[in-house]
Amino acid sequence: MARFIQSHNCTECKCRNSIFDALSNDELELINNNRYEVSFKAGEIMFKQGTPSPHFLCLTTGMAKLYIEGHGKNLILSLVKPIEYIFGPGTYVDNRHHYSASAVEDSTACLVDVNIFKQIIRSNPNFADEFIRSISLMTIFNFDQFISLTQKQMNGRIADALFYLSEKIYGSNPFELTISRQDLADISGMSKESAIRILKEFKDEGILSANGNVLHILNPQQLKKISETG
Amino acid sequence: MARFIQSHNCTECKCRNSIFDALSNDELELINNNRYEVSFKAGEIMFKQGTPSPHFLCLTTGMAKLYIEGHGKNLILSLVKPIEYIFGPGTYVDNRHHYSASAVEDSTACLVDVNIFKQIIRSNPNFADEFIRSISLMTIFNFDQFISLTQKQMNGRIADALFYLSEKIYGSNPFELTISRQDLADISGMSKESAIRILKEFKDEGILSANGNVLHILNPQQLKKISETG
DNA sequence: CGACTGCTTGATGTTGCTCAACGTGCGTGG
DNA sequence: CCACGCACGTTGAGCAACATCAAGCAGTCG
Repeated sequence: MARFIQSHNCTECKCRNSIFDALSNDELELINNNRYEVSFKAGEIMFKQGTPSPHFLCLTTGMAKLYIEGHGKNLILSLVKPIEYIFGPGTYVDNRHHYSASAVEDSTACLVDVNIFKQIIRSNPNFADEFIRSISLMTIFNFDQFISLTQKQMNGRIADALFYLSEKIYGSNPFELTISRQDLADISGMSKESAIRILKEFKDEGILSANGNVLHILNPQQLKKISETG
Repeated sequence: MARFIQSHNCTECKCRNSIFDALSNDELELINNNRYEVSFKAGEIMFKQGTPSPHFLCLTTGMAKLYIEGHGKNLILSLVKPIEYIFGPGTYVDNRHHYSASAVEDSTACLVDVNIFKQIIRSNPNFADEFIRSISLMTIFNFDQFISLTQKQMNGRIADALFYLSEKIYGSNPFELTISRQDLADISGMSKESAIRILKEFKDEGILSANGNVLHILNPQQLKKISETG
């Protein structure tokens, strides 16, 4: 896992999402003067669905999960790793969070006043374009989730979750799972018992090997087929 | 159903979404010079998932459905009525449609070149704010759908769909359903047989009355409770 | 009138959840 | 150091929810 060196000045900060590349030094300075850093222990809640949303949050170390609290169950929308940022849709609507976030590993984050952020969007069209592009990507990702969760059965949903973890989150193939089975179930919209059962099936069929929390996708082709046939 | 009189000039057009109020006459003129009107018969496809997305589309009469084509089944994301617009997330990403649209009633629409639209977003911050706000609203709506579709069982999902149709789409309580039972099933993520069955249950319990395609929610309180208890 | 499309209903099988029991590691307090 | 509680993981059995299949029934259009 790469470590990003966090500077005390945004202009030279290496833990900075690429959308900020569109900013001038003056704009970065503005952000720098209106941000502060926070650290979270694993399990701690960063913000809660329904509460006011005064900050733009950029994760600098660790990992977080974004989840909607439903009826008894949670639905994990996405995992967030450094140096991605969290910017909810409520900012432009009702100034409320529409999902909760909590740290799944010990984490640190930079918080930036949301009004500063909106101000820069208004004044810098390149930044606005990048910003719209990034929320569009999120929306497209949501559509894929929609299909996976509503039209595939459990095998396919777990297959999708495994690819998501391996490719998008941990970025390696044997990968160490830092989330719980319950979280895996909340990603794929099923009970934790079902998630465990499917993992076991995949193990029995030789598609997957599991050594504690280290998972290894042995047969990606077959797993891809399971994902596609639902 | 209100009828909107469509002018030959955008500056005086009454079938114009409110986000265009932020535009100057010059900008409206620019749009006016780069748009054209199209009509669709019921059932006709407006655009198809995966195809290039060169236009911003504003529905002026009729009704359309936006749906993702999944594995054999479709998932309806939303219904669109005048004078709402359709602007997919692909525009800022890969210039492709990520869902399909088709007319469920005879419809007409204005198409505007997407580059003109993006250009105005860059030059008019008020318009950009309104635009971001509107896609944020769509995202929040998607979250509600997520919860409904993944965590509620069929009763609750049909209840949600009925409220959606009555409150958001037709805007009246006895309302005439202009979509098919299959569409209703595609909105609530189930088979059409199941959708029909639930409707019948609601009728038997006196929650709903159905006269042909005219539905009447007789007991909104109880239906709301069904929606909440899942 | 016949073919077709959309709607409706019942019977049947599959899927996936719930519940209950048990195992395991880990921290805490005696 | 052990005893204990607690959270997480695992497994099996039974049941509820839902899809699928099959058949029949309007309405409509040529």
